[in-house]
Amino acid sequence: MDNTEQIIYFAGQRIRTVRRESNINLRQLALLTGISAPALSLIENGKRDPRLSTLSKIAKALRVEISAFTDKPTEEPLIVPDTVQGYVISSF
Amino acid sequence: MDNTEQIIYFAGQRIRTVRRESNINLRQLALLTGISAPALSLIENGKRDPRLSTLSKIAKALRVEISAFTDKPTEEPLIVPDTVQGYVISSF
DNA sequence: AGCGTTTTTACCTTATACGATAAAAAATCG
DNA sequence: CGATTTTTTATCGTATAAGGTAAAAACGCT
Repeated sequence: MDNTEQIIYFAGQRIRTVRRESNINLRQLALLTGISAPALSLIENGKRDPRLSTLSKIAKALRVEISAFTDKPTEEPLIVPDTVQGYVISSF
Repeated sequence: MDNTEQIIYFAGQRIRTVRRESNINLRQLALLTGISAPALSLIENGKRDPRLSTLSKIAKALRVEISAFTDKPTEEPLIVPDTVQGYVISSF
């Protein structure tokens, strides 16, 4: 599995996850996006390399950013700013 | 200009900006990505609707996340959490 | 202005995304 | 299990992304 396939597969998984969290099925997402249910199925299963416009329609329908499908969540260790509203945290 | 065209146009602008910041030309980016310079030109000018795999190759070559091309920088007014490290800000 | 570089455009070919439809398979639920 | 719903797969037609090449246009630079 090369890098490109990984990206496509990952995006498909993310789309499926977000769609299920929204409690809608493929037929309903098809209606919302104008993308056919068979096409959505292929995309969710990583068997199709969607166009940017296609990702955009799906993201809009599911009310998320495209990055929700593309970027690996960088589990950053909760960076805390050293100042908040002008107060210096470390002084407390 | 419909929504889809806007997304594609915006992504193209972002790609061009990032590429120029990297001080490389289209021919060089073509070599790095395996995407032809004419194709890259069309994408940067918002005249082509690139596939996810294409965006991925460009992002990798330019060493940025795909979201650098897709997400509008949401200039949020610096949201401040009401608690930081267990301290309740409003109590200061 | 003229020269070299970079980008854009055009044309052609191939690959593939996408829609529609239908059928098969899988999942869900009584 | 049987019935219904949901998802997957297959097939076909159309649209378009992408490569290659070459020529034109735009840009830089001295």
